[in-house]
Amino acid sequence: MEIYKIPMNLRAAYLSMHRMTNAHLSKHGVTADQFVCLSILFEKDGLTQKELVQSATSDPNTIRAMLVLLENQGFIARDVHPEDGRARMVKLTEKGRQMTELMIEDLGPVRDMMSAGLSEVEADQLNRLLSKIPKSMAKQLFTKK
Amino acid sequence: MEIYKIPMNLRAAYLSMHRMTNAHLSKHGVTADQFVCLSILFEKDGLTQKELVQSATSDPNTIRAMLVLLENQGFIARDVHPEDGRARMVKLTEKGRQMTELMIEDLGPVRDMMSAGLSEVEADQLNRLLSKIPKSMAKQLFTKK
DNA sequence: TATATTTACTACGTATACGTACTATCTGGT
DNA sequence: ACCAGATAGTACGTATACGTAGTAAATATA
Repeated sequence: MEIYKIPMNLRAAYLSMHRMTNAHLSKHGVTADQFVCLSILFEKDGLTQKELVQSATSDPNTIRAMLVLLENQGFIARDVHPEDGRARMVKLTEKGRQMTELMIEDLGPVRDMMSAGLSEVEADQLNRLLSKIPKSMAKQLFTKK
Repeated sequence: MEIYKIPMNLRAAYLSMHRMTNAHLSKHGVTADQFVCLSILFEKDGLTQKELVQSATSDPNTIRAMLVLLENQGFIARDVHPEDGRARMVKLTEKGRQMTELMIEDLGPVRDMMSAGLSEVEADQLNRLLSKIPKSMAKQLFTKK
């Protein structure tokens, strides 16, 4: 059954992408995961940490740790949310925005590698199939409790 | 361009699978990644750490850390390789083999979730597309140095 | 066969992933 | 207005991922 090979192939694909991305970003002093946060904020700036958690498919502790590091580097700022005292509003600094733009450009070769050997149709197919997996997992979470 | 959504979809799929697998395995006292090692050894017992690194798409440090924990739990044994004094031969203990068999059975629901909504043809397709990614990454590693 | 290089693993440090527990704030029902 | 429950974020601990550097054993080469 080929179905049972999905987990290991998914693992291999993710880890190799992650390694390659880290290697390409190291010269900018950020990690692949930090870049995920930055690029989300680049698309839509001014998010709460909770919103970042959802966008990045992560969890509150992990996001916080990354944001603290990004804040120390001066890439983002975390201010108290104007309407909700519990929440933090995360925004790119000017430096953060410029650096993110540079990194996005710099990652062009990695994006090309990712899609090397994939036709447009295959890329769509891959995205469609991949996006089913988190949905199936989420569904199960509800039915379990 | 849908091509540029692949990284985030890959990330979301991998992380959600990983979380779900960890949740299902926690009652056995092992992690999803430790299970990866165990299941590789279940298929082919008596591997060196280097071989495990390759099979698990990991690195020597990570594999070692996991093996130390698995050894402490009595699931595996690491003996010096009979022909290569530098290498370690990793083998499942009887307990490890039995536990792995139990875990494989116990993960049935997670495997079913992974393939929920995927036809046999789609699963093959997904495997085929996923397996291209590590190859593209490896190719680039060679041309870079 | 002496030495240089490669190789398998280990040691250590930083960043992530995430569970559990806790604090501060907000919200809904009374 | 009050208070119980929900929610956003923090604190802390363990396990992974992986870079860099080191050790010991194997291999290549002079």
